[in-house]
Amino acid sequence: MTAGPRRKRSGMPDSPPPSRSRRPAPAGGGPQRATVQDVAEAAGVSTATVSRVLNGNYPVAAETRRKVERAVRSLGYVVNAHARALAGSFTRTVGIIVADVVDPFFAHIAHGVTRQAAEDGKLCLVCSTYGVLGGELDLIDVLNEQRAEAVVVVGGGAYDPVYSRRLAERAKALNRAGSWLILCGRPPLAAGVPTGVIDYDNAGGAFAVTEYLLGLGHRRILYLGGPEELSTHHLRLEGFRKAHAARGLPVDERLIQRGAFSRRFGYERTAQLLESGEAGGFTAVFGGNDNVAVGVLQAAREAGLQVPRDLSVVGYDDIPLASEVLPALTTVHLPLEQMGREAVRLAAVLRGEAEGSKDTRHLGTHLVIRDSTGAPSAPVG
Amino acid sequence: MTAGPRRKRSGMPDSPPPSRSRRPAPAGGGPQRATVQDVAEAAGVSTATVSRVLNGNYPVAAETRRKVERAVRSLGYVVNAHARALAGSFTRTVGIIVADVVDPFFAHIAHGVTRQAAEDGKLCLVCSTYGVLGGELDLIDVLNEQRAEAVVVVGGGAYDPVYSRRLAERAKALNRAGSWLILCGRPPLAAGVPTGVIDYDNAGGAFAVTEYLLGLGHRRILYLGGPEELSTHHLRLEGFRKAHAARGLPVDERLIQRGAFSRRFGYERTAQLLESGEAGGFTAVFGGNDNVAVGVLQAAREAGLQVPRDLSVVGYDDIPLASEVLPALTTVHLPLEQMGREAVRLAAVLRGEAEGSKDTRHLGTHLVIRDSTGAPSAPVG
DNA sequence: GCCGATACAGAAATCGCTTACTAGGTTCGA
DNA sequence: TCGAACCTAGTAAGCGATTTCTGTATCGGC
Repeated sequence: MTAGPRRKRSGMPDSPPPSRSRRPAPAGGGPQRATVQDVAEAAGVSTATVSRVLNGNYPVAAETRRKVERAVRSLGYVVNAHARALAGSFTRTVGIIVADVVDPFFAHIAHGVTRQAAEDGKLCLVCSTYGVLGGELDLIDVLNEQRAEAVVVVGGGAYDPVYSRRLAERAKALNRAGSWLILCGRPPLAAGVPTGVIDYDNAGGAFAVTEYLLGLGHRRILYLGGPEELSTHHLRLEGFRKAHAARGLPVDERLIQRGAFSRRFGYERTAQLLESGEAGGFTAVFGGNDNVAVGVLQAAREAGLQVPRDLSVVGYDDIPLASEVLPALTTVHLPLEQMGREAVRLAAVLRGEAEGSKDTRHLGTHLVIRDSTGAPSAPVG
Repeated sequence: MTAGPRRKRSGMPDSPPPSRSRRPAPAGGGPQRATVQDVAEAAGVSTATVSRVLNGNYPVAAETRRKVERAVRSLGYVVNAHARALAGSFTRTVGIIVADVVDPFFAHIAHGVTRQAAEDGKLCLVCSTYGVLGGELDLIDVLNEQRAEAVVVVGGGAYDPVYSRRLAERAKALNRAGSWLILCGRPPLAAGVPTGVIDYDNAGGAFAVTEYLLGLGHRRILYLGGPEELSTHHLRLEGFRKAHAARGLPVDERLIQRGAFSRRFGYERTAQLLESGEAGGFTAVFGGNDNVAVGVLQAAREAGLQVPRDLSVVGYDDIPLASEVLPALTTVHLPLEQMGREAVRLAAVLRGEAEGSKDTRHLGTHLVIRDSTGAPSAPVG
C-alpha cells in the first residue's frame, strides 16, 4: 500500500541479439513500401548515401547519384515524412485553425496561409472548429502533436479570462518546443506570452465606415453585430461608438443588436426590426461583417425597401461577395489573403528562418465605397 | 563497372556501446519537449506503461494510471505524432486535394471530408492545386509521404490518357502501401486500378435541367461550359445534348461556349455574346456551374435584361450562393458535404476499418426550381 | 498448501530516416 | 617524396513512440 519506491532496473542481457533479417515474413499481406534500406541495397550503396542524394545536402559523386536515382525510380520509393520528421529536426508543417473553411472570410485567409506555406516548401494543415469554442484549444494540441512549426489561429477571440489563460498555456507549450502560436486578426494575449500577432485596425475601420455614414447625414444607424463574446465584435462596436462620440452624438442602445456573424442573422433580425419597429427607426445599417450585411440587403428587398434610397447598408471585411451583390456593398476592405501570408512569414521570422523584425504586424484597412450607401431619407423600422 | 553484387554486412561490434545518458547537453538552447521517457521517469514506471496509459489498450492498475496521468499533466507532455506514426502502424490522417478551397463547390466538399474525418478521430490535410493541373500528382506524392490513409481527389478530372496513366500509377503506389485514392465527383480510372469512387450523375443532372428548359418551350439555349479538358464539363455537355436529342431537336454549335468555371467567364462571355449577337440569339442560358450562372445574371442585368422575363438562367451544383442571388437560381442540387463524408467513409470501408460494400458510390442529384427560369420570350444576343 | 490462471509491469526490439564520426583514396604544394 | 587538404562513402547512434516477449506477484480452487 505504500507508494512504491523507485525501482532499479536490472540491466543484464544474457543472450546476444540474434541477427535477424529485416522483414522476416514477406508472405504477410500487410502493406509494403520500399525503404531507404531497399534503395540502398538496390543501388549498392549505404543508406547514408541514399539520404544524401535525396536531400542534396552533401556531396555525392555524379555516378553514385545516378545509381541511387535509378533505384529510387524503379522501386517507386517515397520517403516517409514521419521518419524524416523524427530523425531530422523540423517538420516543415504549419497549421491553421479557423471557425469554418466555408466562410469566405476564413477561406481567403486560409488560402493565403496555404499558398505562402506551399511557396516556402511547407505543408499546411487546415483545421476547423465549426463554432465549438473549446475546439480551438483541442486543435492546437493536435497540431502540437503534429509538431507544426507554427499554429495560426484566425479570427476574433473570446474575451474570457479563463479562455485567454488556456490559450496562453498553449502558446507557451508550443514555444517551449520551438514552435509559435500566431494570432491572426485577433488582439494579443497578455504581455510576455510568446506569440506572433497579425492584426488590422478593427476599431479604426469601424470608425471610418461609421463616420462616413454620419457624414452622409445619417443619425440613426443600426449596428448588427456578431457574437457577444468575440473580440472582433467588441472592437467594431467600439469604433462605431467612437465615431458617434467624436461628433458628440449619442447612441441609442436599441440600435445595437447582437447575434451571429451570419447572413441568416442579418436577414432575420432586420426583418424582425422592420416589422416590429422596436429599434425606434433607422436610416442605415452597419452589418458586423459582409455576411450580415448581405442578409440585411435581402430583408430590405423583401420589405420593399430600395437600397440605398430608403436605407443605406454597409458591411465589413470586403469578401468578394460584397462586390457581387446588388447593390454592391460599401464596406471596409481587409487584406485577407495577405493576412494569411504574413502569418506564415512572421512565423518564419520568429523561428529565425528568415530575416525580419517585430513580433506584431499591423495591416491597413480602408473604406470601399460602392452602391449601397447614400443620403438618408425617412427612418424605417 | 559491374553492377555491384549485394554486399554482406559485416556485423562485428568490437566495443561495447558506451552507456550514454539521454540528452547530454541540457544547456543547449534547442527546443525541449517532454518525452515518454521523461514521463516514465517522473512517474517511476517504464515507457511501456506510459504508452499503455496513453492508449488505454492494455490493463494498467488504477494507481499506476493516476501516477502517469499526473506526470503527463505536470510535464505538459504531448505525444509526438510522428514517432507514433512510425512505431505504430497507422497515421489516422486523410488528405484531400481540391483546385481551390475558396471556391464554394470545393469548400463544401472539403467541409464534409474534414468533418467526417474529425468525427472518426482522424486528421485531415487539405491541399489546393490552384489550377495547376500537374499539381494534383505532386500533392498525391506529398500525401503519400505523409502516409495518409486515404487521398481524396475532388472535381472533374482531365480527359488525358497520359494524365490518367500517371494518376493510375499513383493510385497503385498508394494502394501498395495500404492507402486508397478516392475519386470524388470524377469518373473512374481504367478497370483494375485500385480506387474508390464517389460519383453523382453529372450527365443526368444536365439532362434534367435542359429537359426542364426545353419543356418550358426554350429552343435556343446557350451552354456556357467549363474548361475544355474537364470531365465535369464533358459530362454536363453530354446531358445537354442528350436532352435535345431525346426530343429530336438539333443543337446549334454556336450556342456551345467553353471557358473557365468562373463567375468572370460567365459574365464576360455573356456580355460579349449579347453585344455581338454571334451566337445567333438565345432565350435561356445553362451555366456550366453556379458561378458561371451568377456571372450570367450580372451580365443580363447590366444589359437591361430582366431574368426570367427576358432570359432564363440555370446553374449547376446548388452552392448556397445559388439561392442567395436575385433572382434565386434554378439549378441542379449536388450533395456536396455528403460527397466529402462518403469519401472518408468509403476509404474506411476499403481499408477494412468499417463495414460496407462496393468501391463505388453513386449519389443522387435533383433539379431545384427557383426564380430564374420561365417561359421564353424573344431571343436575345 | 500447491498450482495454474490472471493481472501488471519492464526490457528491448523495432519503425525509417538523418547525421555526426570515421576512414580510404586522390590531388597537390613544399 | 610526404603529408595536408579534399572528396566520397560507410558505420552506427539516435529521434520518440509502440509492442512483443518475459517475468513476477497475487489469487482462487481443490
